Amino acid sequence: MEVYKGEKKRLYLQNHSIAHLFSFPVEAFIEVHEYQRDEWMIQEGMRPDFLFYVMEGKAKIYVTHQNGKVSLINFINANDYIGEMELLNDVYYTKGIQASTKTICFAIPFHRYRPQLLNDAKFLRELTKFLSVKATQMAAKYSQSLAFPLENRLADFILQTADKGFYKEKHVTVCDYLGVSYRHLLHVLTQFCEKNYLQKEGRNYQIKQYHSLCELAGVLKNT
Amino acid sequence: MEVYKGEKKRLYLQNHSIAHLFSFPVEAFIEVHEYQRDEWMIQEGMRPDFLFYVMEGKAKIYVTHQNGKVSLINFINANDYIGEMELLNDVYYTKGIQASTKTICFAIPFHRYRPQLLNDAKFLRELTKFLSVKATQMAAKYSQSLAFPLENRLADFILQTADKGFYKEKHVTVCDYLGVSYRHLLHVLTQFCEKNYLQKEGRNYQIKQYHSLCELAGVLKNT
DNA sequence: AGTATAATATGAGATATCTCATGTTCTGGG
DNA sequence: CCCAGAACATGAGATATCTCATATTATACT
Repeated sequence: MEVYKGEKKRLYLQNHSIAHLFSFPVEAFIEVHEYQRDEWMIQEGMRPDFLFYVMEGKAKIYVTHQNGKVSLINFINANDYIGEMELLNDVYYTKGIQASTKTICFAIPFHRYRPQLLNDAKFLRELTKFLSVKATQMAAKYSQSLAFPLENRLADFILQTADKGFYKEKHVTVCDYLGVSYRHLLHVLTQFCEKNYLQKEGRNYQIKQYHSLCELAGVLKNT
Repeated sequence: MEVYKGEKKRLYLQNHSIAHLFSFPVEAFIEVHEYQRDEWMIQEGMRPDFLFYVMEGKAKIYVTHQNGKVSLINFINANDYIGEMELLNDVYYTKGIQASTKTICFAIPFHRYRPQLLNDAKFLRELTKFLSVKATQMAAKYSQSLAFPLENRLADFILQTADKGFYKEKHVTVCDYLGVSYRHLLHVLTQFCEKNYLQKEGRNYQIKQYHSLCELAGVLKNT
């Protein structure tokens, strides 16, 4: 993790202002943090001292269960907040956050700004929207995971993450995200290949029948 | 559904003020609604015109999937908001809300108050907390549902809903909530009885071994 | 280049959970 | 009091998914 200092910080702040997110000046004590791919931005169970706003990069939210299973709860992208749960709630089990690409974010220290943040309607309005989307997404994922087999959820995931017709996600990540075993994921992928929905190309899978996958994914959506 | 009028309304407003939730006067156009047990407060797919604040009663949030399965996404209790998603988001698939007891709530018309609400830090701060808890709960339920079999989740649910040592929930409701088939729920309940964790008393189940259930439920919690 | 570690792969048997079919027992309204 | 619909109950077979054991590649680091 690198904390930008001096000229580097000044330049970054100048080129990527977040003044529009707040109705009070937040520049004074703000920090700019850069994390490497695979670096842990927040350790599970350790309360952070900052509210983060992601400027560039991607990250993942993980939680570990007592039985050793790991769930990838969600992905984090540019313009998302991190640490908002801890800002709002005194008691909260902090999830682990891992950068999946180089990630640069603004870090707003709680001890300096908590009162202002919690009284700033502009900030709160945006945070409320962010949280409402988050809650809705989780509710959707939850109910879908119980109502549909992997076949449907995987089809949806493939369509969402495919890059120019190629699906290239790491199996292990997908297992944690969709909450199934490695073995079963491979099994369903093999089925997709047998049915010719996908075709294996080295380590990737090329989509051969969009409409079949769309059909499988389509049943997840409510009308 | 009954809309309180005249003296009844005046009295209710007087005895159950929600002025502390806002920093502007909201009384002028507020309504008081009373719903019967099992009545639909909001039809799935139909955007409501009000932000509701539940004063008394309980309700359930349902969503119907294309394959006909129904998910009971969550329970709503006193002091919860309903319709906040629609207040915040122009595009949102509205879930169905059904009262499970007589429910009385304040109904704040969007068209009168949306701008004030979205600029009121006091209101937004509380709503943000509400949403953060909601999002956290959903994330927990989601990851637990994938990481643990029904045995554990049911033990937790029984402990949470038991009333003086007796578990009395309706099977159908529980199926929708825990996302399993009726058949399987009965199967696991029978197992609990065979192991003597529970004992069937007519239509209810008496808890005989708290510690066993606690142990099963305990593994859901992260340390 | 050589080795440790991560990621990919595959088989086989065990479970958790579902579907469908069918029967019984409550419960509220006429 | 009777009946329809809701809620409860149970059996049997199918399927989705898991666990474990074991190979075979990549990848990164010395």
